[in-house]
Amino acid sequence: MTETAPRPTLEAVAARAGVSRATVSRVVNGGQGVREPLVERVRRAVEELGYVPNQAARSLVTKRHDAVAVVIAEPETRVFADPFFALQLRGISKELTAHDSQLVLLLTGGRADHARVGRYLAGGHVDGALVFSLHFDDPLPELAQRAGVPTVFGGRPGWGEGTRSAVYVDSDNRGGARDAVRHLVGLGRGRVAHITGALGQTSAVDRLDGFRDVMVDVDPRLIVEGDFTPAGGERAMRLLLERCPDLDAVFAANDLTASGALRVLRAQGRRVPEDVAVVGFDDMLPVAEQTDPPLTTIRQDIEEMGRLMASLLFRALERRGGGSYRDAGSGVGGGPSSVVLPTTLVRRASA
Amino acid sequence: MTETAPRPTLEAVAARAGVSRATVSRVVNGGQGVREPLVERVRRAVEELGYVPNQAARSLVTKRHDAVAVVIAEPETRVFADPFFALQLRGISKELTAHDSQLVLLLTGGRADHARVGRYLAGGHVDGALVFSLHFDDPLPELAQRAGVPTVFGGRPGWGEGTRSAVYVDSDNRGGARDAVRHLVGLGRGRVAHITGALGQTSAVDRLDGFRDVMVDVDPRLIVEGDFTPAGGERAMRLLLERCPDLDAVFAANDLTASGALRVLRAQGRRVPEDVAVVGFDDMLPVAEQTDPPLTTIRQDIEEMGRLMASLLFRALERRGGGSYRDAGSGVGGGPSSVVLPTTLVRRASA
DNA sequence: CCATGCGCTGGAAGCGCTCTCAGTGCCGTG
DNA sequence: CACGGCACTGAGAGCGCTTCCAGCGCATGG
Repeated sequence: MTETAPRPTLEAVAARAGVSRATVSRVVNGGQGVREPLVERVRRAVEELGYVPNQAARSLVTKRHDAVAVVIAEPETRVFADPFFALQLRGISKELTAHDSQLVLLLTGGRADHARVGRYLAGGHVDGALVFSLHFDDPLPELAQRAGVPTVFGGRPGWGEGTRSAVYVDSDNRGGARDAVRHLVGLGRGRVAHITGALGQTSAVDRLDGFRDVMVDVDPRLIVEGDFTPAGGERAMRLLLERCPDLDAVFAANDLTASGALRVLRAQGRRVPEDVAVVGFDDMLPVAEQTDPPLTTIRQDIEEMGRLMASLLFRALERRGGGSYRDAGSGVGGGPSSVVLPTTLVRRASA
Repeated sequence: MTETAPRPTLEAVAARAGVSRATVSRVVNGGQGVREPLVERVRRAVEELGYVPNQAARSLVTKRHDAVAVVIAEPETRVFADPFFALQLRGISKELTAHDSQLVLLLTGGRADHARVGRYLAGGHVDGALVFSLHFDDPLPELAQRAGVPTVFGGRPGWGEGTRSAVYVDSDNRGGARDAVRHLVGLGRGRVAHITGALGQTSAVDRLDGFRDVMVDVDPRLIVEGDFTPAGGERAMRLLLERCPDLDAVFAANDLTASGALRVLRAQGRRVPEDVAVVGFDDMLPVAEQTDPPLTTIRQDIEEMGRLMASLLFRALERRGGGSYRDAGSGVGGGPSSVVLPTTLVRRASA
């Protein structure tokens, strides 16, 4: 029925209310400068006819779309194995709703998709974009910049061109990692190992840096690369136990990794936290609370990150002013600047 | 820059190629009925100018939007605690991309949001909708039907009005549950318990029905209501062990529930599967493979469900024919019918 | 060689909306 | 009592695109 009974137009409402299209338009858009009795009449006509403005027609003239693209690169299935994006999406969604904007989700698979995304962004279908750029070699940041669409990144983007000035929202990965390791050291542990995340992602690198900040002259064998997955955690943990049987603590790059490590530790008869203390990162509840023992970890407010991203984007959009896009700079220009959210240590049983 | 250098219009391309707007339009839309040399010239002009059609203008006349709404009700945080939706989204996204359609994500929180969603759907912003209707009392199905937007549901919707004729994609929950329980029985277990899902959702009810199909005269104390979460699984398992210490098998409504149950069993010194065999549902990899012991479970192809939903929707859209929406029926009308996907038993160590 | 018809191209209308600008009625003021 | 000014309303011009329709040129048949 989408068009069976052609949806009423401004014209129809105007006729019914006995006013002009212009007046109806004014009422629909806030009713500024229209006398009360008329407003009332128009409102009633709108109601009776079930009038809903045609967004396409509106966009055509206003050049606004009340829509924001959310671009998520998911080269690996992994992306979906944890609730990370889901939570960010929720935060984003809330903020967008508050601004009466729609969320257009762009999931990109392989390289081929990038062209599609680029075209879409450049096509001016959306007012702005929120891009999750996870990898150093990710072309997305550059793409977004070139498309000239105001953009906010989720997580510090890599070293792509034009990335330097990018606005992003991130957790304090480095600081959080420091807290985690300090906690371990404070527990009297001297042989602290680190299972990194996938080092192609800034978050993994930042956490590693944080680890090194505290463990200045660490035995390099105590650092093993993981990939943010439980399986990677298992693999790394096995390797660690083999190379350094005397380790007494592990800082895992995220909770999933920690859960894998925990399993190996248990299988090899190491008691946690007595023999080996373990700290994770994320405080992903379904994971962190369900491990055995429950995981001491670094919490980051993921939903808030999403909300904040959207919020920054809107701020940038406002700066540009609806329609009078003077700013020739890339993306957000001199608008809002990046935000790094603090993390907190959550103590449970594992350390 | 969104408009800094105003994006080239058809007009501009036409001028550059030395043809009329009409011809450019034809070329851009497939080039039917335009002579080759002209096509070439126009293509080049498009290329040089970096022309991208203005979707708003196009929609205005074609009444197509090349966009599909995905509506997800998430009354509880729970929804995001498992990768279920993420996987479906991926399947949906793939299919939409193949059809050059965009994915507009509508996350609805409370009741208040429903009005918003209804307005959006009725507003004719999208060509169709994919709705995840999880609860019996969910107003979403009715809402979608009333909006007159072709709709496909994810999971069998509840008993809402107009729901009877709804097109949906679901797993064979009942059949899968039967398989699970039969497997347990085949293992020689006689005291098989069931921890249900949240019974406000059709999937939970269907699985319970499947359980009952096999365990015809089951001791009612062997059935305890859960809520699809690990915590719920723990709670239910404790209750079960208390009421029926002699149980020798558990069929959990999903893997998350099973993981909780497993924890309790271990804590209470029951060996799995020796003392108590456990079967889950979903085959959610990060969960099912990581439990101790790894979970025997019923696999459903979640991504495929998503893909299929989108596919059915497009079929319905085609039936309507672009623009000549004659069908006055609700939703998809006499088009494609619902699909129930088969499930398979995946044997691991827990049963 | 001319009539007929087909295939291609361009002109122009209009999708539903916003917004400028001119016009209307009314008030206050001189 | 007449006039300037103000507040509000309406007419109309597009936004960029698709599509109907008329018109043109060409190949073919008579």
